Amino acid sequence: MSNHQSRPGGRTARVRADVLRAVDDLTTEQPLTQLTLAQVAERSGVHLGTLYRRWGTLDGLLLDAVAERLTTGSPIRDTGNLHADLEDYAHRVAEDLSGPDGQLLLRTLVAVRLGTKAELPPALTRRFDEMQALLDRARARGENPPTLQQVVDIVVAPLYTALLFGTTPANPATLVDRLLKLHPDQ
Amino acid sequence: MSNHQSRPGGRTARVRADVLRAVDDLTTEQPLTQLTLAQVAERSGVHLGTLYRRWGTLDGLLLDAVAERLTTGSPIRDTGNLHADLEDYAHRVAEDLSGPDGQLLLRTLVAVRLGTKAELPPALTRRFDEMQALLDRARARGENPPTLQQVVDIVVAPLYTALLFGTTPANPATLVDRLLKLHPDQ
DNA sequence: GGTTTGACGCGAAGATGTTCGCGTTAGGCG
DNA sequence: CGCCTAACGCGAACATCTTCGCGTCAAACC
Repeated sequence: MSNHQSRPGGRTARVRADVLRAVDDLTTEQPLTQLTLAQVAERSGVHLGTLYRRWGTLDGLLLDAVAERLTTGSPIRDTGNLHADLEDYAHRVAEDLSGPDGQLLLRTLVAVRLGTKAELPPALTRRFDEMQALLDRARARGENPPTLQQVVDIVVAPLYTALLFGTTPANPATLVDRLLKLHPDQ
Repeated sequence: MSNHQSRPGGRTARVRADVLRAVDDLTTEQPLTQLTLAQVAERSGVHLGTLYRRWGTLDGLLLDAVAERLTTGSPIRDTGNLHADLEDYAHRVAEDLSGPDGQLLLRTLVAVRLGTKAELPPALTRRFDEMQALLDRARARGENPPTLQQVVDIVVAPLYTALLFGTTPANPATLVDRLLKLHPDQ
């Protein structure tokens, strides 16, 4: 007996790629609020029914698109210099949030948190895991790094709320300095 | 010639009150995602067409509901002790975000930021203004208070991201201590 | 290659969401 | 009190969103 439970290759993968590319194109051409599944269907050449079957809702599809983009983006650096790595990370987050991906991420995050599913997008937990690993390695080197929650609260959170409130975000370097000033090595 | 441009009293006010009460009830009974204008119409006894006429969209109605709730809430204290006032404020924000109001606020904020309107809910800007006045008075007393952006970044932002990521928020007192430690009086 | 079957295309049906015109009610004002 | 008209009730028309069944195609395994 063969295990014929899923079939991720070939045409399925091609359809997914077409759809995600259509989402990418459409989100750069127009405001996110007027994006519909019907538009994605027409642009991608994939039938509307297929979109409902595979992704269920527009938010589900957008979540997949964001996860894909952020995952394919370059991972967190680990150069051995905690200060430099944190600045690099903060810069990356600030960049991600300032672009169209920021709006996308915010929208899907809220949709997920307010919906039935309580889970974060895989791409986000992956980033947090990478950051945790970075901090662990710093500790292994004998440094006294901050906790993950401190990094999130002091460096990441202000970047998100700037997007939420429409204010200009603080400089990433300033945020990292603030974090390390609160939590000096040794 | 009379000025017959608006008519805010009497029945109009009653309808608005009925509708907002229905929103309050429904948001505590079920997840926010499955709330519809049709539900609000049925519960409040106000015709569906009226809801579309006055509020346009569900998000518009929710925005009004949030503004009403946050405005009727007690204002920021100003006891003359900056530390105590900040803690009181932080506590209040944490409370607001933890309940059903938090989801409501988050959803409307995202809707506003992603929609055509670029303006924040008046209730929020009002809170920020009150906080700014608090800081100004502290400065007038001869203290050296942090800036509004620092208060938002260090105290408010982590409370919002905790809701966004589904993590347990940091203690409000801890956040205020962190702010004042970074920015000692004199 | 041949067989199995998961995923897709297709279009129609069903469910929801949104707008509109018209008659009625009641607030504001003289 | 009586006029004017903004705001509402009403329901039908319109638009959009979502689901469903069926036939076809091609990926996965032999």
